[in-house]
Order: sequence, then structure tokens, then C-alpha cells
Amino acid sequence: MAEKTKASRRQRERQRHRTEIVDVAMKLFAEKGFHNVSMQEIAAEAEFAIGTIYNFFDSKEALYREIMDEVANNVLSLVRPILESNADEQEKLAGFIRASILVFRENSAAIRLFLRANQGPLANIGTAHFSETAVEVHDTLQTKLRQVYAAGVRKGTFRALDPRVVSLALDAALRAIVFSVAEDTDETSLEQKVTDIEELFFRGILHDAWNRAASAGAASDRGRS
Amino acid sequence: MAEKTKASRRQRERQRHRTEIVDVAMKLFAEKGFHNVSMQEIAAEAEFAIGTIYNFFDSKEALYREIMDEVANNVLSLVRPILESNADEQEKLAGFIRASILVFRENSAAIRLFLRANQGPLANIGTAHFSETAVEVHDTLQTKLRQVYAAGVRKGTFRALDPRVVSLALDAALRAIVFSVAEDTDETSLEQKVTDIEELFFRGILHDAWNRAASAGAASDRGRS
Amino acid sequence: MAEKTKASRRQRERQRHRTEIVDVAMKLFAEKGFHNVSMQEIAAEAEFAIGTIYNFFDSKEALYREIMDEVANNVLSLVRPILESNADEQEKLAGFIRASILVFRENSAAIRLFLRANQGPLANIGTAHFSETAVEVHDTLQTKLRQVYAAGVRKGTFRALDPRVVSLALDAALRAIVFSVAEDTDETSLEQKVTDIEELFFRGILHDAWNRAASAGAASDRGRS
Amino acid sequence: MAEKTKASRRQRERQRHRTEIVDVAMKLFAEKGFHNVSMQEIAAEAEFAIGTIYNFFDSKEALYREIMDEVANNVLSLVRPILESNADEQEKLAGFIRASILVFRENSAAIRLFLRANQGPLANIGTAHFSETAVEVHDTLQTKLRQVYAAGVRKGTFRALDPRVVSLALDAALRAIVFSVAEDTDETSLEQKVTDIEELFFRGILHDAWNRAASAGAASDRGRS
DNA sequence: CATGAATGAGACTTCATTCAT
DNA sequence: CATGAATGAAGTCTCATTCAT
Repeated sequence: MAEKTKASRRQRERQRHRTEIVDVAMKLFAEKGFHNVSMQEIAAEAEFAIGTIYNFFDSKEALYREIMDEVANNVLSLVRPILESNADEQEKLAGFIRASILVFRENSAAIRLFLRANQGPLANIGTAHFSETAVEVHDTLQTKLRQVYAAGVRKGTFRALDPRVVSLALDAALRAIVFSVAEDTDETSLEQKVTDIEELFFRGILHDAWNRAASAGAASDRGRS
Repeated sequence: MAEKTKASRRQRERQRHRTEIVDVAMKLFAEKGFHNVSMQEIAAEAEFAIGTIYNFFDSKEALYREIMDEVANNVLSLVRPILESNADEQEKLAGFIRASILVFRENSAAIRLFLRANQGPLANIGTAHFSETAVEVHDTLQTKLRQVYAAGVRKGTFRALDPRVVSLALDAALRAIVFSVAEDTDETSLEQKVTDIEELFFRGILHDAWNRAASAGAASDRGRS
Repeated sequence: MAEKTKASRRQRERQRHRTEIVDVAMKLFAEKGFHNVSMQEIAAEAEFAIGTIYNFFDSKEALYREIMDEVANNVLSLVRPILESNADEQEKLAGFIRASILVFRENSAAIRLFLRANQGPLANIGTAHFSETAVEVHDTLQTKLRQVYAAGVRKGTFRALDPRVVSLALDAALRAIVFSVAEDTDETSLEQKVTDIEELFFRGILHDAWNRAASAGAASDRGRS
Repeated sequence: MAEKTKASRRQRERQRHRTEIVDVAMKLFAEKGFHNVSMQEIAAEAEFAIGTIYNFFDSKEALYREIMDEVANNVLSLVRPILESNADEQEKLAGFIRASILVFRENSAAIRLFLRANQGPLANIGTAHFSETAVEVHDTLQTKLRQVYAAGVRKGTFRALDPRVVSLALDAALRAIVFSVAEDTDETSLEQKVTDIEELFFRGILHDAWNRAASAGAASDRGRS
């Protein structure tokens, strides 16, 4: 048992070291970007020798990818259940918005990193071969969002807009809000902003638009030709 | 006059070369990102010697900044007049959307570059001290958007949402759409998507929301639990 | 203890390597001057990779400065005690001369380097911001020399000449002699030359000046013919 | 004649341009050192195109050499006549001292440049193959000084010291003084300092040494231990 | 001769990665 | 596993020099 305990302790120690490295690397990558952080810097900050880091990760890219994957999976595990639940479409979207905010609140550094490398569909531009998992997660969530929206359209709950447009717009808008709050570090304002996004998203910005049934609405004048 | 002509030709040639370099650099930066493009690469692609590039730009950063500034100013000069026109607020926002699309169509590489470095309010993260002009342009447009929206709110045209939220969301959504189209290189779909964004943005996605006068609004039904 | 030993060996090895680099760099700088020696050259000569040198020194300038400072401090530690001793002024100056020669003999390359960058009061011309320590050392020694001379003047030992002139002249003359010997690599001649400098410096060159007294004087014994 | 005049004007213009370039280059070299001045800098300062400079001088080295040679010859033409005159040895040396000062006064930049590259016998170290003429001039003057001193020794005017030592010491001391004055830009002090150098050099610094016939000479008292 | 854009070798420096201890 | 000195490819930038106009 002593053997086992020792092995176990080793195991735990190893895991702890690994976590420390990942945390430091995540923080630095989020702060300065992949190219502006050196392995020596990560090693110094994590208080390990460079070689130690290479015992855990094959390369700088691998370390980065690992982090991205981890974050991506955290996000996915939190958000996916909501989109796959039995709730109706409107509730799913509302839940998505709430979950996105939550994810951000819990680990802003991680999310910041994640968003940085995955802004919209351009994830693979420039950052190249990094973190396919992260891209996959983004695609997965987008797909789910589209499906939810399409379902809502079929049921007559949602208007007949392009689901791709809607899902992209929602995702992008959420990120923008989340980031703006992140920069303000004004925590209290987040609640209100989320509410506003919901208002905007769920009803639209034109008072007249949904208020009076008779309104021809300037917007509706522009037909699809 | 021969002197003058000669000088003039020199001048023109120099300008042409400069433009060639800028174009190549813009393309490469947009494709691969600042850190993944070397000056060697730019020089080779532009078919100049490295030194020649340094005769035009003091450093790689300066070249990048120059490009960013140029693009930023192009965008600003196109979009600002619309937001500062005498049209009513709704038309201004509609014009903004249309202009954004137009700007993108005219020089997608440039815009792609611009957007890459200025995604939302996080422009200054990582890319650091690059292109303050670009950041300024973003801020300027955001400010104008907010003012337009606030004015619309006061006139009762728009609902009383936080202007910051609305302007951020609109901007972010537009970018996302523009990018998604950029990746598809499916030009025809752009029109339709823009129309959808307008529908989404101007009326909201909930059918019931603007359809029935009596509806208390689905969104408000959803309690915050 | 094994740990400690290992660390210690590493430490020692590192120090040894550092010394090797410094020695090679000193030799090359002394031979060819700062600008005519490349880091490549230093690395090759020291049989290290370039990066290794940069693990020890932040820049070429830093390496140069380090060397200069080291040499400067060596000189200072050897010469200063003499000028600050309790001996009378004449003995101090004689000691200064002897010590200068000694310093040179012990590490000619180092001194050559030191002198090259510090010839007279023009140390700061051209070589610019390099090695303030070296300049300081020169100034320190000059100051001490002046004080010693001034003291001698007050006591009536020395003639009432401008101490600045005397100290500069002595220093410059010594350097010239030392260098001329360095070029000859004629070691034996040094002794004689030093004696002559002393004769010149302490009594003057005009026969009449010290002549009548019948002094045979050691110097006059050596016929020059 | 028109032809001739034109040719002559051309000639004169050319000479004028050449002089302007040389003057600017001399100033810059003297201020910052050979390696810290670029041809582009010289061209800009002289208000010529780079190509123009290369029409006059084959290379940067050639330009430098040219300047050094010019300065060297100026010095030589001024000082040599004195050392080759019919005056007695003491007067020759006094004349040398006075002439050295004069040369400096007339064109301090030039001399500063000259001295910088020719400090003592180490002229050829580092600056390498530059300006053999300058080195030759130095050697020529040293040779003449030695001959004068040796002659003085033979005639019993000077003490029997090593002429090489004396000539080196005199030269070095003069330079040091000249430079110290150059840095002070304290013109008035020069006269006094020169006088002091003469006092020092011609009689020696020990009062007792030449004053009392009975003095055994302090210097000779100091045994070599 | 004057011009100055173009050239490219070469200098300095960084940093991901290896490997012996 | 941990360590960290060593490595060297690759990148940025300078500047002497050329050459077509």
C-alpha cells in the first residue's frame, strides 16, 4: 500500500505540476497572445525549469492546443446540455445566453483566451493549425444554435430568418458584450446588459415594430424584392 | 521641365512601388497574421529586396500600422458621413449596415485585416501598441452609433435599451456575418444575409413580439428565475 | 548533498564558460576594436553557439561593458592603494609608475583594451555610452594623482605646476611607453624605459637643470651611442 | 576661352563640392567615429546625393583615408620645418610644442579626428588599414623628434635618456593636454598649460633636483628595492 | 557629374527545443 | 521527472555600394 500511496502521490504531484503550468500559460497567453509569450517566460512564471514543461508538453503549440481544448471542452460541457434539453426553443436560446455569461464569469481568463483565438468563423486564420478542438467546439455550438432556431421557425415561434445569420449574430453580440464588460471590470453592469441583449434579441429594437399590429414599419417596406 | 518630368516619374514610380509593397503586405498579414509573416516573405512576394521595404517603412510594425491606419481611415470616411447625415435615426442605422457591407465588398482583404485586429473592444489585447488609429476609428464609430441610437430613443423611435449594448451588438453581428460570407466566398448570399440582419435587428426575432399589439412580449414572460 | 554538489558543479562550469567567453571577447576587442568584432566571431573563437553568449550577456554592448568594468576595477584596485598610502608624495608617484607598469605586464590584452577606450579625457567620444565605469576609473585616478601632486607642491617637494597638467602628462606618457613596449613585445626594454620615464619625469630633461652636483646619476652611466 | 572658362568653372565647382563633402565627413567622423557615421548621413548633411559622394570617393574607407591623409599632411607641413630648421635642439623642441598647439588651435575638429585614429603607436590597431599616411606622418615626426633629442644628447644639451622614451612621452603628454583643453573649451587656460608642460618637460618637477648642486637627486635615492 | 531607389550581405538578437546530469 | 545550459535556425534591421536615368 505504501507503494500504491507513493505512486498515487507521484501521480497527484504530477497532476498538480501540470495544472500549475497550464494555469500560468493560460494567463500569459490570454494577456499577451501566443507569439508574445516565450516558453522561458512560462517556465519562469510557473517556477519550473524549461525542461520540465517539455516533459508535459511536446511543444509550445501542443501546450497551447491543450489549453484551448480544455477550455473548449469546459464551455461545451456547460452550454451543450442546455441546447440539447427538452425545453422549448425560446428557453434554449435564453439559456444559451445565460450560460455564456456564466461561463465567462467563472473563468474570464480562460474565456478571453478562447475568444481571442476563435473570434467568429475565422478561427483558423492566422492562428492556423492551433486547436482544432476549439474550432470544433465553436462549430458544434453554432450548429446546435442553428438547429434550435430552425426548429423554432418550424414551430412558428421564431420568424423565418436565416438560422446561420441568427446564430452568428447572437454569438458575436454576446462576445462583444462580454468583452466590453470584461474591460470595464464593472461587474454590476453585466446583468443589465444581458437583459438588454435579451430584449434586443428577442423582441427587436423598434418600439412600433412589435407594438402595433398595423404598423407597416419602415423595415418591412424593404421587402426581399 | 525635363528635370521636373524626371522627378515626377521618380515620384510616381516610388509611389507605385510603395503601393505594391503595401498590397502584398496587407494580403499576407490578412492571411496569416502579423507574427506569421516575415519581412523576407513580404519582400519576396512583392519582388523587392528587403532593404527596399525598409526604405519605405521604418520597421515591420510601422508597415503594419501604416496599413491599418489606411484601412481604418477608408472605413471611417465611408461610414461616418452616413451616421452624421440628416436622415432619421432608423435610416442612419440602416445606412450603417449597408455601408459596412459595401466597405467589405470593395476590399475584402483590407477589411479582413482590419477586423482581425479590431474585434470588438479587445483591439488592444495582444496586438498591443499596433495601430492606435484603427482603435480610434472603432471607438469613433461606436460613439457615433451610440449617439444615433440614443437620439432615436429620445424621439421614441427606438426602445430604451442601453445604447452601448445595441451598438456593440450591431457591430459585432455585422462583422460575424461579413466574415462568414468572406469564408464562403459566396457573394450572392450576402444580400440575403444582410436583409436578415436588418430584419433581426430592426424588428426582433420573435414573431409574436411585433405582430400582436396586445402581446405582453414573450421575453418578459421569461422570469429570471 | 549530491544535489548541492551537482548545483555547485553546474555553477562552476557556468562560471568557467563565462570566463572563457570574456577572455576571447577581450582578446578580440583589444585586437580589432568593438565594431570590427562580430558576435559570430566571438562565439566561434570561444567555441560556443551564439545563443550561449546571449545567455551570459544581454547584448554585445553589455559584454563589452562588462569587460571594461572588470578591467577598470582591476586597475583601480591595484593602483589606488598606492596613491592613498602614507608614503610621501614622491614615493606615491613613483609607486604609481611602477604599478602602472605592473598592471600592464600582468594582463596586457586587458589593459590594451582598457587604454584603447580610455585614451585621455576623450573616453566618451565615439565609443559613446560604453563603460562608464572605465571612465570613472580614469577620472578617479586622475583626481588622486592631482591631489598627490598638489600636496607635494604644498610641502615644497614639487614645483608649482598645474596639477592637472602634471597628472595628465604622466598618465599619457606612461601609456605611450607601455604601448610602445607592447608593440615591440620586447620585454627586457621595459625596465629601462620605465627608469628613463622616471628620470625624465622626476628631474627633467635639461642637463643644466640638475646638473651641477657632479651627480653621476644612474641614467647617465648608460651611454646611448 | 569660353570653353576654357567653363571647364575651369566646372573644375572649381567640382573642387568646391569635394571640399564640402570632406568637411562634413570630417566633422561627423570626428564627432562620432568612423563606424558610427553612415554614408547616407554624410550625404544628407552635405546635401548631396549618395551617388555624388561615390563619384568623388571609391568607398567609405577611401573617404576616411583621404581625410586622414589631408590632415596628416597639414600637420606634417607645419611641424616638420621646425624640426628640420637650423635652430638648436632645445629651440626645436620648444618650437615643436608651440607648433603642436598651433595646429590644434587652427582646426580642432581635424586634429581631434587625427588624434583619435592615431593615439600613440597603436594607430594600426583596430582602425586597421586606414590611413597609412597618417601613421607615416606620426612615425616621421617621432623619428625627427628622436633625432633632435639624440643630437641634443650628443651635444650635451640633453640628458642621456632613451630618445624613444622622450619623444613618445612628449608627444603623448602634448596630446593629453590638448585634448583636456579641447574638452574644456577653455581657451585661455591653454597658454598656461603649455607653459607648464614646457616647465615640466624642460626642467623636471623636482625642485631640489636642479636647484642645488649638492643634491644627490631624489630620484636616484629611490632604490629599485 | 548628379541623383536616389534598389540591393543584399551581414550584424544583432530571440527563443523553441534538446540533452546530459 | 526535474534541471537549465547549450544550441542554432530564423527574424529584424542597417548600410555600403551599384546603376539606370
